[in-house]
Amino acid sequence: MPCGLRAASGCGIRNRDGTERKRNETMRLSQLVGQRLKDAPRDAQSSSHIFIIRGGYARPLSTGIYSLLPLGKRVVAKIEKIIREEMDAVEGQEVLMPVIQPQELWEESGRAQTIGPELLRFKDRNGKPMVLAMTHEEAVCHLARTEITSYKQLPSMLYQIQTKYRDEARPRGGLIRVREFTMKDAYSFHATPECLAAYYDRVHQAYENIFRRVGLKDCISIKSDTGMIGGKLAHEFMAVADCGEDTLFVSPDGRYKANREIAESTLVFEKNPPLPMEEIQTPNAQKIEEIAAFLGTRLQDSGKCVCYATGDGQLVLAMVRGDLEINEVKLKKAIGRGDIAFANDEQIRAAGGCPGYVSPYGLDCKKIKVVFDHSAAESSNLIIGANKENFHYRNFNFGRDFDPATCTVADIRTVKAGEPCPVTGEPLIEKRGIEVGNIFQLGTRYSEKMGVNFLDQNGKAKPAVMGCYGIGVGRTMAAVIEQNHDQYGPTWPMSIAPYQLHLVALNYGQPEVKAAADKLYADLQAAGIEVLFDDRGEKAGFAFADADLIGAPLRLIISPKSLPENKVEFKKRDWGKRSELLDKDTVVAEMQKLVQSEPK
RNA sequence: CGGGGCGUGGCUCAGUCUGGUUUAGAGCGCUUGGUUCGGGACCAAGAGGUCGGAGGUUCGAAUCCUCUCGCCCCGACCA
Repeated sequence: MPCGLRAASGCGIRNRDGTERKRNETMRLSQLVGQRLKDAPRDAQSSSHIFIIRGGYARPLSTGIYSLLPLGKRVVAKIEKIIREEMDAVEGQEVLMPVIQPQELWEESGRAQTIGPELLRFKDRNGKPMVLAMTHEEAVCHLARTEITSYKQLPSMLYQIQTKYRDEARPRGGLIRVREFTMKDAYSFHATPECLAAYYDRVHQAYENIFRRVGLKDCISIKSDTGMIGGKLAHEFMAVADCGEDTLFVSPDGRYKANREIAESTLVFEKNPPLPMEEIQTPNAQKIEEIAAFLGTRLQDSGKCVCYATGDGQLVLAMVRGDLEINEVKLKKAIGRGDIAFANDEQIRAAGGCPGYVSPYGLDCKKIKVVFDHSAAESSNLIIGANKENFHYRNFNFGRDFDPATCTVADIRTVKAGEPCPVTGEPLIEKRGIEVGNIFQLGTRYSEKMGVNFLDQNGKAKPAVMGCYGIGVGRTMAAVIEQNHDQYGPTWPMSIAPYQLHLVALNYGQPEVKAAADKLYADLQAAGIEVLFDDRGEKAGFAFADADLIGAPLRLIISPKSLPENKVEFKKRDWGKRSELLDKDTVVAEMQKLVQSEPK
């Protein structure tokens, strides 16, 4: 057997039969690095995770850190190409910024302080504090403040496809949530918010193009919470998939769509004439369920109170109707603070509350900030804690029993599937989504702090108005598999398939087959088709199972069965076991047509 | 950071409870030879493991004890 690797002789890596390996656009399966696996690792749960491992697309190196094998790298490269085309179409200019950055840069923006251990920090040999970038706002501002100084240069947009590192508390789901990942991130600079808003819409359209072109069948953009990072408007692009980490609510007609964090509904609360308030004994009944069981009432007859504390010890009591859940994102927004956590028992007692029997009734509003959800404020005759062990009150009525002037009333609850949509009134549908991209109108938050100023027509310095736009590349690959697979493997769209065509030679050992298959392989290559050629001569079942796991959209099978009739078997990946016979002399032209007719 | 689970060849796992026929096994994959050949074939012969690591108990530890590291799942967190 010839040795494939020859040092310094000028010979390239050779195929098993001694022939020279051609360019990477075609490949003999016998030489492809990255085995297909019959069994998935035990820890792989989602379809994308299973097929990425079984198909030989990627391998784990550590928790949430993966190597891409040749097949995976090819898919990612195609996704990146599509992203580049669409970013270039909105006048983006590609750059490359460092992953390793001095921490002092992050102190300028203030994020060195506000971001926790998710930002990986370390020191270089001189003891200088450094960080691994989890995003590049600081770096792009560093560039822009010296390179973009005049209104004549605005608007402009810079983008890159670069590694990010986030020391995630819990990576999960294969490539869905990882610590090291490739992200396309883009940053635009504008003279005015109006200019940003108009450009933002163009990027939104570019994103829709990207996700359609990579083959996501069900990808929706939803308004999202801008978080404590601020900004006016933000959208998340969600690939709908059961394994998604985010919960979405959409109306049946799709006109309303929102992340659970901000979704609203027009649920109407039951209002009855107020009854006199009375104290009742409720031994050992703390949870809403226990109270309802003990008193024989419904969950919604109670009020649910949860105490939080901010980072500096300010206490917050949030109250919703007993059958509903508090939404912490909404609560944070309502109180204007992001640093809240459940209060401990001492903190609750210090504010006059009794753990397990907390309610706003009788508390000193100077010691604790009270936030009522509309559901609690608009319901009547609720059962609430008495701030006394083993006692509750019956018939609490907001307004009569609590002064609205001393508290905040806001939407701080999480909506549930089936509640009426705020736009259409129809029952909301709950879906799961993978966040494959997001876009933000940042405004001047970073440019002010980092001194990204330009001179306007009057020679006056002004902070640039910024937008930022991200896409998770590896996550997008995983999301495409989630939406395009069967029980045997991925069913790649032509646009990002690792190879366009999978050529199988059965009984490759037979000279006639070998000759015909080699010629067909060469002809397909010459026609510019990306071919993966299974030249291993394995049994049919074995070869087909591998082909399914790799998932190329087109498949040709050349074998002693059809060769004498001058035919080649053809099937599309999603045809199941069906196939048809094509004339060998015209098959290359037909394949070329199919490759070109598919959306790129 | 809480709760749960798991670490035995590249992958899936048995053996652990009840320490000793185990010189540590099976299937898949890998190598060699042969027979096969249309949906993961068969026979034969091989290569590959300090049973995650350290310490301890014991005549004897994959198995019991202590500590530690790693990995997975649920939750918290997530510009």
